[in-house]
Amino acid sequence: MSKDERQVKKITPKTEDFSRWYVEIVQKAELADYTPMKGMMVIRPYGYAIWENIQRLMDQRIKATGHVNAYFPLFIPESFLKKEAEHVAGFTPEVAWVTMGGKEELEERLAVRPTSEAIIGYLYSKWIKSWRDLPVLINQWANIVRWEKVTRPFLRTTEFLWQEGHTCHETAEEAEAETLKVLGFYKEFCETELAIPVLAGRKTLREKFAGAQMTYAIEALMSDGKALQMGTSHNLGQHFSKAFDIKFEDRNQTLQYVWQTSWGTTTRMIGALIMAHGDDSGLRLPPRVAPIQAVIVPISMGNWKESVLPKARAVEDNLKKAGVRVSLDAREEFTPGWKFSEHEMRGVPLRIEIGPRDIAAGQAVLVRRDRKTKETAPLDGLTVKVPALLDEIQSSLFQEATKFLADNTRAAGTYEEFKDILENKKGFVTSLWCGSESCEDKIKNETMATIRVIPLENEERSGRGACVCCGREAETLAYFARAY
RNA sequence: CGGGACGUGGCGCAGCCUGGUAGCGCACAUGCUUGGGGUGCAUGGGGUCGUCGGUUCAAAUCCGACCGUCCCGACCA
Repeated sequence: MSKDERQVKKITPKTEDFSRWYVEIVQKAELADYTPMKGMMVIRPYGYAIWENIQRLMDQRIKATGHVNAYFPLFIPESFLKKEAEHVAGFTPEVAWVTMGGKEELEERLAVRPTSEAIIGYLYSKWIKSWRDLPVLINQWANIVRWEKVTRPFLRTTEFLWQEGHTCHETAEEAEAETLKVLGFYKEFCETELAIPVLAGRKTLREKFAGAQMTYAIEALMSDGKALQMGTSHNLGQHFSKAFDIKFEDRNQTLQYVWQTSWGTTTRMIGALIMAHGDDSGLRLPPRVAPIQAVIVPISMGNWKESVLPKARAVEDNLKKAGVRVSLDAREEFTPGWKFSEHEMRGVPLRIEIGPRDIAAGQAVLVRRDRKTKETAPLDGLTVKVPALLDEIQSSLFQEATKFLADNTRAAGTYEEFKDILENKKGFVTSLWCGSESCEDKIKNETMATIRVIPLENEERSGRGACVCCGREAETLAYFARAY
């Protein structure tokens, strides 16, 4: 077997079978593993370290916008879930129930939270009395259970981790502003930290959250041409405050129901990182969320333990002091070539090779994971060079993904064009839409595509043409795609 | 829940058609060797063949039921 064949054998090429490629990366990069329960995965230390970085960076944004963290119960009494009619109808098909406590049958069964609006609504009704109590800006980091029929690691699992914000406001305008503010930092987060460009917009009524007045979302394009929802922000209006009796005395001494929002992002973002940036050698992690930003691989030759290793340790120490998440791979049981492949699979953004020849020349070989390009750099300049290179990799990944999104977003004026793009080119299709659910359904049935978002910034194009489906006067421009 | 495929050491598979008590590659362990793109050699450990039942002197192999997984559809962050 040639070396090339051996390399290829390691992973199914993305173009050959995208979902197999995806699952193989998840397992070979040790992000997650399957467990004995269908749809339940274990997030392994390396995958969890990515999540911790995401959490930290997202939490900063949540707090910077005035929110505080709290923790609410895992269980929700059935009667609570039932208070908001649309909410219970939307979530009942996927709720897991607790009916026994030890040997005792419970008087009222408890839902394992599929989302926490109901339990939090109850508590807000206890806590909020006056306009002086508003706004309430609370977030929680928690696990959620939804009994999904089809599951895939990170993208859709029975249990998953997320953050869910739940806020209460005095006025409808304030709630709407909050909803959009969160959508804004979600977008900024994805683009800055994950290097994934997203479309921000509102969902159609058909696609909105069960119980919301209006749902907004950010949508990204995966490299197989399918869209993935990366986060949602809901304006709940007074739906839940009326159901849970969350009232306050306003500035005019009259009783009012609060205006609420809720919003969330999940471990699904790890799946997005894989599908947006990965290649046939494995993951390509953006430096800002990579658990290991740079790995030092000493080239083990001759008396390398005496000649190379001490120098490599010194480089490691200096980079650590410079704030780089660096790791020295001094394992003796693997050859350098083996380590190169492994760290590529795990998506480590930068590899630093130091061998006898480099020591002699006072340099190191730097290899970028994103482009696999090599360059040499003086050893004593690494504390400046490495952080700069990491920044460059971060922005280069973002530019690459941005170009991909632009190249794969196409306008369709006729339904024939529309179907042709979805069938043969994939990606997003922008078209005018009349606003009717019948066209939305027809398109979904015939092309498997749904309206991912109605863009906020392009709404002024409304009404300037005919609906791509029925030909009637259009109401708005919409982004369509097949989605995960 | 409908259509299809598949369950054999940790992983990927062969063996099944034509029953005779399990094999290969990778991984793992030990030793030597090698080391700038998955080094090579030797030795070794590990499987009641998804479960239950039936046929048979004898079942991984034939028959039945059940369970589970994966892919394709409807539901979903």
